[in-house]
Amino acid sequence: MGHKGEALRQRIVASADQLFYRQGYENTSFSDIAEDVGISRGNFYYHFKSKDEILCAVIDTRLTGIERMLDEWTSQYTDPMQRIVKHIDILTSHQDDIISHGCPVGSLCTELAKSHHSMLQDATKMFSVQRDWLTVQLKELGLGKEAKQVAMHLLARAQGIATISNAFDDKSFLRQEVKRLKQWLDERVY
Amino acid sequence: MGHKGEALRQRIVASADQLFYRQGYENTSFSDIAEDVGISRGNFYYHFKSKDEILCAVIDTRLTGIERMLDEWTSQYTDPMQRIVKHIDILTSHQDDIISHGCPVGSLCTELAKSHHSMLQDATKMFSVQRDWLTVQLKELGLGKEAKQVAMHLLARAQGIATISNAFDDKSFLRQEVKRLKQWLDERVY
DNA sequence: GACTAATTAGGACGACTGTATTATTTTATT
DNA sequence: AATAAAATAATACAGTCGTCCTAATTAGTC
Repeated sequence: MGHKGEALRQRIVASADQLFYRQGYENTSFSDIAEDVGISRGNFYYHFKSKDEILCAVIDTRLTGIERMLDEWTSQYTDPMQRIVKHIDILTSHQDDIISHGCPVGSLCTELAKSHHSMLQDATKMFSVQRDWLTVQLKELGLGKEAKQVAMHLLARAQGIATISNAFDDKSFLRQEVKRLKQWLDERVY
Repeated sequence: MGHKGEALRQRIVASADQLFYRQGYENTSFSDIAEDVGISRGNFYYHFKSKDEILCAVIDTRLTGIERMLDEWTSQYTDPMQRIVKHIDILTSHQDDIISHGCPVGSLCTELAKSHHSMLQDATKMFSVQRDWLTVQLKELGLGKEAKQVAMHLLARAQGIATISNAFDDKSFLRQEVKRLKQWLDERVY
């Protein structure tokens, strides 16, 4: 029984993840991924029987990555405010990628929504996980029933920043808006 | 000299406009457009020699549509605040389309950025026109050098609302965020 | 009505796509 | 070392894509 294939499988998912982010899902072919990994298309098909299947694997990988990131922040910081600021700082820490390719979650959801792809709901879970985590932090800060709404608001703010700074290829706008968002958070949540 | 072809040309652009919005640019083929218009692919190619060419025509059409809309509001309302509110209200007046297909400008820019398409800058002009118009209104409201930044901020807010409400298929979130945005405008610009 | 230009239709071309099947090589187990 | 399983490669297939070419039809002009 060869467990060697598992390593290659992960390499394939990692390549697909990057390519989907940089070129989009539909615009990335089996050949693109196979070439990037350095294997043949036939071998590729041994590990993933369809394109939907690898998209599913990519979404799962991204999802667990997001969850691991959030868990890390939860254990690393005790102040909910610090945690939320850390979340906002994703925009600046990934600014170059966002300028070039937008938000990996938002752009994928936008694409899947247009192609009426059945996996849109799975992709949206990448948002839901963040929303729920932010909601917990906001409730710890004293917010009540409106915590979830504010969490959604934070997601939307980040999305807008990513989309616009990507379209305009404008890094200074991204930084300026991040500052504005933190400022709003300070005023809104005391 | 037959000027009859001009009418068909506009029908083609109108169909392409809708299809690009609902399915995305790359995911819409010549056959899709031709079938929607009710003509043959050969005839189609007579009016547009390449796919880039029709994309250019669609962007131009959308651009003049946006400019006409803004001009109308400029002449229809004297209060800059009313004008800006009218702009924000695009989100609610087009809410069903936005829920289903996102923002026509933002989603196109996102797609063109991913495919590294040369026409991304032309598409971004659909944003610039709105930004400049909003800047004028904000300056009339008394804002100075920061007017342009606030205008960009408004665009980003609208983009975030469109992207998130599209991904979540959540109309109530859209309406709620529009209300929040107007509220922010009232507090920010006295 | 004849003639020319504008317009439409139809089909052919090579390239690429996702999918599928088969053959070959490598790995693991006995 | 022999054998079975896993993994990799190579290729074929039907479909679609953007593009291009050619024939047929329509419309406008003298």
